[in-house]
This record gives sequence, structure tokens and C-alpha cells, in this order.
Amino acid sequence: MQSFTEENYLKIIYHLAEKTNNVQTNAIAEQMQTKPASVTDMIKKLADKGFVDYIKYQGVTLTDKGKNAAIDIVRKHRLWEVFLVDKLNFKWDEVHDVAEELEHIKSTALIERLDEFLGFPKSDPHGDPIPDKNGRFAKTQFTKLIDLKIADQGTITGVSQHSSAFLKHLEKLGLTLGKQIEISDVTDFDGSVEILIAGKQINISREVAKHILISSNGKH
Amino acid sequence: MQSFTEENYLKIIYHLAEKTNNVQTNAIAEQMQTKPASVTDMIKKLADKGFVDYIKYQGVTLTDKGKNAAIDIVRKHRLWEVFLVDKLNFKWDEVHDVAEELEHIKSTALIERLDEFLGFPKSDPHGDPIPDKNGRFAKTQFTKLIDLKIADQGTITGVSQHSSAFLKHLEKLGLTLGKQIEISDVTDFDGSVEILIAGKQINISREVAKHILISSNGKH
DNA sequence: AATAATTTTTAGATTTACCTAAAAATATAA
DNA sequence: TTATATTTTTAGGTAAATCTAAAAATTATT
Repeated sequence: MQSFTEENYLKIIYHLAEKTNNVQTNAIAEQMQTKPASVTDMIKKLADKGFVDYIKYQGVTLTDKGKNAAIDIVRKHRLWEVFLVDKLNFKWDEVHDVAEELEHIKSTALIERLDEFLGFPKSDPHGDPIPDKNGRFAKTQFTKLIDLKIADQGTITGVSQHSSAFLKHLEKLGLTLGKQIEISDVTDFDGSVEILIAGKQINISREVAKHILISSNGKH
Repeated sequence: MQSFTEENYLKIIYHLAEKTNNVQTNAIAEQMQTKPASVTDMIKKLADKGFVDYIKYQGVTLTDKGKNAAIDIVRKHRLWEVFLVDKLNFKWDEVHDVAEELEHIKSTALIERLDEFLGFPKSDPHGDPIPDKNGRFAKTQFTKLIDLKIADQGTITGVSQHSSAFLKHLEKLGLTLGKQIEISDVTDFDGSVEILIAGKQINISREVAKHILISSNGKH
């Protein structure tokens, strides 16, 4: 059984590994809000326990054991987020920090019953897939809104940024999960995007458009 | 903000203080499953932080600050137990360990919304009162079943032992919260008690009878 | 390829919560 | 009231996760 801290390292390595297979010490340090020297220490420990493969100066990769452990934490995190939003009426921008604590509660029975209580949800309030109890989940391959062309249509199905500020902003613009959108224009000047949503025309910055995920349903 | 461990100490001191005002080092050590020397260390720390009053060799008492912190943890523990039983279909003998972890999640919003979601319950699955968000709760002064006399009647409203073994035993005997009972006999030989419950006659040991709490509704 | 910049690791400390063993204080019994 | 037993504290140490500062390895630049 891993400690609270070990679990956080595993989770962060897992997420970083979604981008680059070999995860660097500095990247982990930044995410963990700690110093590279501390990361090196922990990496050695995780390697000793068989959670990661580690070659000095070459970064780490998760072993199968490490990946499973990480997916288990991600599963818990996302299920708790669904609970907070669906049952306790939290907003999607309020759940992250609390779920960050809840994900470390160790009880298989608890998480399986919670899953059932929530109706075996497939995704969390931010559109991220929830692994089932065997760690399996659909690899969601969504398009970033920024990559769409004029006249493309689609449904908002996720976000790639979970900060409260970003999510509140989307909320205010009405850009929530499930909404239909269509690209009406792309501004040459700053790359901002004009979109049509619920009959209204709105303008969103490149930065925002980068972090909205769309499941495309073809062209107009 | 207190650490996980500090919270456990406060909770245990609080419970021990229900019996004797001055809580002894050894008693805390036993409950915390640790050594008296470690307790002395922690007591000093809690005293420094203003959670307890401490005189060397004289044990500790909680300050108001300490008491409030402890009640807050008890509130969380009991609300989570209600959640586990009412919403996730846990049995009353399965909830203690998980609630022991959940009680340390730090979020006032979470606990207030959970309270509301559960319908502001007044007591937990073992009959223990749940403090409200201001720390207030009814002082339940129940009679132990063992103290009842022949022909006394009452309702099972609590237990003073939360071990899984004990609770499972009660379950099997049908001795659950809300059940009406009447004392039909007390055995001279071993002090065991004959009771009438749901039309049936059953015999329970002194040890069991000591830990069942009854709200008495007068004599027959 | 040599130099500079960056990244990573090592070495040695710190903090928290725990430990053992021994000393000191308090409570109990002869 | 002295001796014995119990309780509590002190002293000194350990393991986990962190830190700073300096050294080593890798990567990028001229």
C-alpha cells in the first residue's frame, strides 16, 4: 500500500506521461510543487517498490504496476467529482481540491458502491473518462476547438484545463459540456475564434479555444 | 489547521474526557495504539497550539478550542457514517474504518452540503448524536440495558461499543436500533439477561447487555 | 568540439511522528 | 512511612518527505 504522497507522485507521473513517455524530474517537481532534489529521492523509492522504471538522468516511466495504481487513483478522483457535482450540487469549478483529498481514501468497497450509487458514470464533470474497476476506459480522442475550421460544428465534451478561473469563465460564456457549437469566424488579428452557440455569436480567445475539447459531428 | 494525527489525538482525548475530565497519558496511548512517550510529545505540541491544558504528570483537558476542533471531527465522522449506511448500503458494522479516514477531509462546504444531502440527520447508525454545524447536539442520556429491571420496557437507541464483531452479533440477534424490548428475566447464575423482542424470547450475556443503550418508556 | 546553459543528482540538514531505555514523579501497599 | 508498583517524562534515535547548496551529467550553442 502506498502513502498519500506516493499516490500523488504516481498520479502526476501518469498525467505527464500522457504527453511524453519519459517523464522528467523537473516536470514532476513543478506539478508536485516541490524541488527536483525531493523528486529524485521519491523516484528512487518508487523504483525500489516497482512502480516506475528509472535510469539516472533519463527520467521515469510507469511500470504496469505503477500505471494500475495511478489509474486507480484517477478513477477515485473522477468518481468523487461526479458525486460532488451530481449529489452535493458543487459547481464544476469547485470540485478539484476536495476530490484531490477524497481520492486517497483506501477502500475498494467504498469506491465500488459509490460507482454503483452514481450509476456507473462514464465521464466526470469535466468530460474526462472514468476508468472502470478493471482500469479500462475509452480513450477519448477529441479535437481542440482551436483546431476547427470555419463552418465546423461539434459538441463541447471536455476541457483540458481544470483551474477554477478557467471553468468559471466558460460557465459565464455558457460554454458547458454538451453544448452545440459552430465556428463562424477566426480573427486574423489575434487568432480569437467567433462561435455560434445557442443562436448567439460569441468571441473567445485563442487561449480559451485551446482548452475546449470538441467531439466533432462533421461540417455544416 | 491540524494534521491528520493531531486530529486523531483530539478526537480520542474528547472521547476519553466523556468519562474522566482529566485524561491520562496511558489511556491516550492505548487508544492511539502508540507508546506513552509518543503521547507526551504530542501533548506538548497540542498544548503549545492551545488545544489542551496540560500539567506535567497530571494528564490533559481540552480547551474550548480543542473541544470545538474535536466536535468538528466527530460531526464529520458521524455524517459520513450516515452517508455510508443510508446511501451506499453499508452495514452498521462496516462503516467505522472508512469513516475514520473520511473524517479528516478538510472542507466546510463539503460537510455542510453532505449534511443537507442526508437531510440533517440527528444521529448516526449507532445512535450517537451528530453535532450541528455550530457544534451543538442533544446530550443523550440513555440507560444501559444491563441496568434495567425485570418487566422494564424500552427502545434500543444506541450502542456503546462499535466493534464489528459486537455489531454483527447484535444484528444476528435482531437487536438493531429502534427495536422494542422488554426484560423478562435476569439469570442469577451468570447475570445474563432474558429479553422479549418481536414476540421472541432471547438470552444475552452481561457483556452484551452492558453495551446496549435503551431509551426507557416506563414499566410494563 | 569546446563552452555555456540546463537538468539532475548527491550530500547533509530539518521536521513530524514515532520508537526504546532509563530516570523521575506519583500512587499504592506493607 | 518506607518500600514497591505504576505512570509519566526525558534523552537520544529512526524513518519519511522535505529542503539548500554544491557537484555531476546532459543538452544546446557558438
